[in-house]
Amino acid sequence: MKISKKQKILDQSLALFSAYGFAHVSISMIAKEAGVTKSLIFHHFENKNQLWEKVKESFFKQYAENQMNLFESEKDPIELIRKSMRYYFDFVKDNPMIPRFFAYAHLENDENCGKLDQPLMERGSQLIKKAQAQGLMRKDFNPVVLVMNFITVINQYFVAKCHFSHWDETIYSNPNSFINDFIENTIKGIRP
Amino acid sequence: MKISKKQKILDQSLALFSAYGFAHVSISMIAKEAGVTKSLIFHHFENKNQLWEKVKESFFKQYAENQMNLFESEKDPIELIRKSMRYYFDFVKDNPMIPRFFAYAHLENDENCGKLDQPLMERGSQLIKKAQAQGLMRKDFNPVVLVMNFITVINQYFVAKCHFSHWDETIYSNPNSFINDFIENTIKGIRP
DNA sequence: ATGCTGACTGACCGATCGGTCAATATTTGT
DNA sequence: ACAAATATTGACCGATCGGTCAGTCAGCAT
Repeated sequence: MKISKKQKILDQSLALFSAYGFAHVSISMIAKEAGVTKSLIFHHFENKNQLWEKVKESFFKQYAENQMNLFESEKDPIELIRKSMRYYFDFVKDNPMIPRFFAYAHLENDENCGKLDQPLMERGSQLIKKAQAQGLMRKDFNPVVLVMNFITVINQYFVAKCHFSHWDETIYSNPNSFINDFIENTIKGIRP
Repeated sequence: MKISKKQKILDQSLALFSAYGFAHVSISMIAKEAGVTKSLIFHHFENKNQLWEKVKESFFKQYAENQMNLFESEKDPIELIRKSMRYYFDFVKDNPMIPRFFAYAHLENDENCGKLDQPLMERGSQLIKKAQAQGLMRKDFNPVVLVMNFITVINQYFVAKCHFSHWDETIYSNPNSFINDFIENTIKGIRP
């Protein structure tokens, strides 16, 4: 099974974009790394912006699919939140380029990056609201705050290692302890 | 008292870099905004990279001066945490370039940014540990996780507006409601 | 007044940027 | 077997990039 050149372009684009950001990465750079000509990139993708969007789409699809499945497979809402946080942590741990990609997207004011996971957010928010109505969680907080909280913390845990490791090295030498503390604090915070 | 052209270059560089990022900002753009010629920028600074470093340097120096009194005097530790989070939120709200600069520094794996606020962290951690010992907070979590949590969320609230506003516009149209929800979730999460 | 220095300028440079296009190689459907 | 479609290439474009350079000019010490 060999990888198509189009896929190679996508792969290298992700690697380079998440390493240096959109503006710092040139098409020729991607071409060189992917072992193709610059022209081929413009054959497969309309322009640099569209390439960026396609890269985003392609890696996000695999996460969204699994997360959606998780939503439907777990009945207990509290356990669902717990599992979602852990799943996202593991996903990012295995794909550390992704939070970097998003971080660059935010700094470069990418307006589209929120649209991508909005459906996912919508569903998550729905489930939390239901749990709130059932009295399983406190009713007096916006569900978006909860989701935004854990996405943000997990992303930054990986992106800002150079910062937080100065605060306490153990949160990186023992990542399980970190994510456990975070998850339990969060869960306890939303209990009635 | 008039501002020197060199200072104008630094000021405009700071504004432009934090708005658009290093790569998106050209020297000509800075020159135009600062009302000087491109050549003058190269007269005062070796090259674009050195300009960036100098901007960062002066910015972080200012930050370090202002963040020292972030932990106010307050007897009740729970109330202290509450106040500190709100204070940091307001601080960043008034200085939205701060989280952006840190975000850039993180992506560049700048080792210095962790040392900057390490004293701050140290003090916060100490206060939390005391509260834990007094039985006012649960003992089974690492204080650093708590501080890292709220610093991260507040920073990203401002940096990733383009992302999260797609999830729910109200967290930006009503920032108080957002930070209240977050603070209460956090406080409830650490209670015994 | 002369000479020196640092601030400042405009013209200019090679390199690289994103992107186009015509031509060629390769795969695919019939 | 052949034509249509798709993949791939290299030569090329105007614009802009970071950066250089020779030189002007004002202020200041001697």
